[in-house]
Amino acid sequence: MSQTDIIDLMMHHGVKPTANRILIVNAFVKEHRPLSMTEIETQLESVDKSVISRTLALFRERHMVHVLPDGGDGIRYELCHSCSDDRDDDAHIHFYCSRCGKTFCLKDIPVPEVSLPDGYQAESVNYMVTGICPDCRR
Amino acid sequence: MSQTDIIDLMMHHGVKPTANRILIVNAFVKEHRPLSMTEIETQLESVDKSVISRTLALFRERHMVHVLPDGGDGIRYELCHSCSDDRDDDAHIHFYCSRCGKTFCLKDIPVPEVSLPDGYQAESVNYMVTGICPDCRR
DNA sequence: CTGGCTGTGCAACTGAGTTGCAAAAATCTT
DNA sequence: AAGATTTTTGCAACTCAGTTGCACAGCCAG
Repeated sequence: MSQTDIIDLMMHHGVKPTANRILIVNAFVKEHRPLSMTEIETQLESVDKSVISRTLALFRERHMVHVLPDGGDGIRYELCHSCSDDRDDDAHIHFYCSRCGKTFCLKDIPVPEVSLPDGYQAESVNYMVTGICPDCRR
Repeated sequence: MSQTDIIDLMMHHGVKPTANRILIVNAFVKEHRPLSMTEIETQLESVDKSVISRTLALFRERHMVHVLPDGGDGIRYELCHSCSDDRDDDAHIHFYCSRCGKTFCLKDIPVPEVSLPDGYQAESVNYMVTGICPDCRR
């Protein structure tokens, strides 16, 4: 994903592409996996955590990222390519490595559907496998 | 689940059944759904949060409860009936209501399995549907 | 250039959860 | 049963992630 693409993406979601914001999107592009606030903070020492917090809130509001549980005890943000502007749909499964604490997208594996009992109305689904990732097994 | 059953369960996991601990297990039995630390704290005003924290850590260690993401941004504990003493396997799906913030067990719906790419080694799976629960739709 | 709006950086705050520690309760030993 | 030892409890203090208040900087428009 080029710098131009990143700026286009932001514009398309009505987000003004400031220097800090571009750095944050770049972090996602570089890692191509869901990141926690803390991970972004560590990777971008120059950016204040309040800016990161507010930026993620903005991205979320504009559906540029979506949120998922991080397998450990917090949440992570995933850059959302395929989402339409007002919905979060990008239903692949995720893998959380309990050794290194990273979360990976398994883009090729769609979330298998289930049918819910009467009365339950689904909005989104999260399928998370916890275990050991290839890197950590070596 | 009777008081005797609760005590048996604790003994079976090598947990001494003190008054506080019985209260905490009772909270799970009463709600029969996964609870967050805060929910337990609210329900049991008489029990200090440090005791709840330590008790949950103990239960977890002894595989009397297991942990799952709470759909919002924290974690919840679920009383584990069917788990063996040293493994957490109780694979049904969960439903998180984004209106009332409660998490429900859909015990009848097993988690559909997927096959992972080479190198990924699964330990546990979490399938969580977010949406509106029957009570909140009324 | 000037006035207003948006974004930024620091510091102070907040709230969930944990830890240190001494008192209380339970258990063991003789 | 009395005393010694271990476990559990309750309080307060602390920690850490994340958020908010606020003043200043940067940017665009007239």
